[in-house]
Amino acid sequence: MKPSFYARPVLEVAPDLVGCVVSHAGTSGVIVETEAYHDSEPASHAFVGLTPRTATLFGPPGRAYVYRSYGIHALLNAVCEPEGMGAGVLIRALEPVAGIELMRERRGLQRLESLCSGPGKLTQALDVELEHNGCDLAVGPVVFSARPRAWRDVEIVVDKRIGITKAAELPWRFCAAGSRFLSRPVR
DNA sequence: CATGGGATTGACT
DNA sequence: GTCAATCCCATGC
Repeated sequence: MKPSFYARPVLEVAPDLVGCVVSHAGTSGVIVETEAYHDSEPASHAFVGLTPRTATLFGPPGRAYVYRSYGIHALLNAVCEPEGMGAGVLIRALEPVAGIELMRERRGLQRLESLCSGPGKLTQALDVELEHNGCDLAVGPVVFSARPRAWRDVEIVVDKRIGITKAAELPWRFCAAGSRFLSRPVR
């Protein structure tokens, strides 16, 4: 999608990204789970303001923000809102679509439901790494594209965000209703 | 320059 | 259910 898709309030973009497709390095999947983060609330990396780490989040919309979590995993976000606002959507789970055997090799697992059912899992399955931080999602190498026809009217369910200690009560998690590929069930 | 804390995962009790 | 692995970087001295 074009930058204008992302240059909106992050709480609008996050549910709209569910059903869209992420592609990279011979693999792709449909987004089934997202979370919104905004510089106005303390769970967001952008809460601390503009630093070297958060520069991408405050930059132009429609770019990838990729960072390392717990020293091990790369986590993928889409930068939202106009340049100068620190907001992003964390991609938490995908339904695998293409390159599934390649995903199995990268993950060292067979079970389809386990390939991309978590923010660190999907980056491993798609071979997304820190070098992709700042990548234009309309151009690549990591590409986000619009919902396929079958996902046009996907039903979204809302929940609290997972794995955070601050602002944990905000209902800013968005999931495809009934998906088997979520990182965790909806409460 | 030293320290500490994660937007997680997988292995184990 | 518990817990360790391991890197980046924000913060504070």
